[in-house]
Amino acid sequence: MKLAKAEEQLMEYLWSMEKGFMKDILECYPDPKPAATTIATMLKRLAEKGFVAYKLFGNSREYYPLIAKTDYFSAHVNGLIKNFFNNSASQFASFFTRETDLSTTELEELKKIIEQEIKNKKK
Amino acid sequence: MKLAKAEEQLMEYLWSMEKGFMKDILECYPDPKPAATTIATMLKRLAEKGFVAYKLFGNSREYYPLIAKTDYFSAHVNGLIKNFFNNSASQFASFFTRETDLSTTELEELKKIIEQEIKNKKK
DNA sequence: TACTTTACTCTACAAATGTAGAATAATATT
DNA sequence: AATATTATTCTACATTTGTAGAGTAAAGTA
Repeated sequence: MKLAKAEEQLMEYLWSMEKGFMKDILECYPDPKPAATTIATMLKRLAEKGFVAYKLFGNSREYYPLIAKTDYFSAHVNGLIKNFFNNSASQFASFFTRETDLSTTELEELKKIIEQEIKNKKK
Repeated sequence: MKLAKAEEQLMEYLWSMEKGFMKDILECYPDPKPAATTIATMLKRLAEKGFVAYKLFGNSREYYPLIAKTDYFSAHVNGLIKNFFNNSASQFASFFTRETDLSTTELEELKKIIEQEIKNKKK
């Protein structure tokens, strides 16, 4: 299921934190932060939708994602990307390298991976 | 502004078509297609939001996006990707090559792009 | 010209979303 | 124990979204 904007935003925070208490999640938001109850409501809804679960620590909960970010990515963002870049991986790649300002080291690494991939294809 | 799910979907169609009449856009949808008036409503809202505009042809309109897909992408999807891949090019590369079964030709092209990027970085 | 089709707008409404106060329950502090 | 703090739920409500019928105007056609 595709999440709504604010829900996706919350998930992004949770994905990058791996796990966290409601308070921690709230901390991620830029000022002016939403009310704690707002986050609570969203977490409840996300739990109903099966996107998050939690572990009890006393009376409070440590939330964690039930859906891996890469799965969500594959299901929802990937198609968007392919569409955006006309299904051309190279177009996406050039966009990505341009946008993410990779270091020379990382670019070299990336190049190696691709060379490897080409070798794999050939045999 | 981040669009809602269905609106984004419509924009995806429009972006891939470059431009199109309402009818054409409707055609893109898989069965069961939504009612034409549904699309009309969304186009109206998207026009209000400044995402699309149209050229009149007689009494009908040829819609086109006002926002380039790459701009929308940069603003909304890019951060998500960076988050997803921890900004790591190698993670990105392995995911991407796995997901999109690239042809050797495309891989070669990709390699060239990266080499170019490395050159750019150096000077 | 009367009738049909086409294209769009207006109105409507249910569902989902975004937001948060008030209430409650559990825990900690004095 | 009495009070303050914290964590969560319940309730509420405005807004946005998704969806489409009914109405209207323009263009095509019999």
